[in-house]
Amino acid sequence: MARKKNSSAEVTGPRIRAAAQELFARHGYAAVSMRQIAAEVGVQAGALYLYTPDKQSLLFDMMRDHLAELLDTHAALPECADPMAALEQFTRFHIRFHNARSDSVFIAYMELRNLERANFTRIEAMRRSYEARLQEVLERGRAAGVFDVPDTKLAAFALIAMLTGVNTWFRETGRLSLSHVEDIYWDMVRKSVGG
Amino acid sequence: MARKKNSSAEVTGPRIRAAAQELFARHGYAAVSMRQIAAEVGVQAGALYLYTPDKQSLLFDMMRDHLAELLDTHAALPECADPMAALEQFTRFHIRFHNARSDSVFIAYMELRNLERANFTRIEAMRRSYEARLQEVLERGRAAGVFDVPDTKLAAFALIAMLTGVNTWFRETGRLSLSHVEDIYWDMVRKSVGG
DNA sequence: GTCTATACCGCGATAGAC
DNA sequence: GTCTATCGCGGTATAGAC
Repeated sequence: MARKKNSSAEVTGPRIRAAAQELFARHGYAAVSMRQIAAEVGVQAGALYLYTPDKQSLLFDMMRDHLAELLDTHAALPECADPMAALEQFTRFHIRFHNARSDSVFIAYMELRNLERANFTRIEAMRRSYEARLQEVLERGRAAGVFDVPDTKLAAFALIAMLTGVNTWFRETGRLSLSHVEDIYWDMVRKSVGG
Repeated sequence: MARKKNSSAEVTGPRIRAAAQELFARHGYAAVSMRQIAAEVGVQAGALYLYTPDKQSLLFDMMRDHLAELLDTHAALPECADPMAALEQFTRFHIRFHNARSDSVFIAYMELRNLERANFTRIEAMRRSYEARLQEVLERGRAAGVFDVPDTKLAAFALIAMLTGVNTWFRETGRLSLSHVEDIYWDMVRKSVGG
């Protein structure tokens, strides 16, 4: 146990990241100023530079952390020997994980253009790695004769786009619960791969 | 026949809109300056205001024109009495239309946040109107007992997200032709609605 | 660790000459 | 119809006091 801290040090950094995330999601990276972020946190603009080298790092770090958590959380799921069970697990996991982090997801998809080249390359690699995991499930199912999929790469793209789309319209207060939505989407996913 | 024009009048306006569209698609509305647009066209920044009242109108007009063309072109397609034929027609139309206008599509999805409220409302109404047309096809198919779809509204959202996703990865120079891609997606769409 | 003050730049938009 | 010049503002980022 080290000495008691005055709170500000450990608290301000996360608060800045949270404010930046919310503002980037709502207005877009390019439209948000460092002054706005500072005002949200209750500090002066200059003070932000004690916690981040620049605005670009704020964006890159939140995208990297989001994708790292996505990959880690997915990797921690129980193994499914049955391809059909694995596909259902992926479908439900994807919807739930993304719905619970709509700001991060929105930023990760919309702000790719605003990453500097080197940062973009790293983020893209993480995204492709996630897509590859779905593709592997489809590949296994096809090899086992359970799925009828002409092109597993395209099918993975198509399914991920479909599932991520839930984020654009789903609201907790709407007529359907998330688990009901999961059921409906899983029904479509299952049928679409000929299962 | 009116008097011969000096070319600049009729030509500069469209060139400005084209340059704005390309730059907005590439860098995002908020990140593009009027000076950049002017430089692309080869005029001074001040000259843009002879052709548009402001930057916001540049964005709104291109989104409105894009969606108007989408609705008009779709409405001009031949009627399909058979719901299955109608769904195939929608699928192939959507992929082809959107692939041919990737800049406009990108802007119409990514820059909604940058529309002023009144403009946003008008654009949203047009987008919903397009979604409703797919929903009607699904409704007809379900009524005829051809489709097995638990919720036609969700299915319409899911299918449009899936089809629009083609734009994020398809390249003319890739391993698959667009008509091959259409075939693969139509196969998934058809199966997903239980046809 | 946060502040004020500020450097330096580029923004959208307008005015008025030509 | 396009130009130059400019207004007023706000951008990112830094310097130096406390």
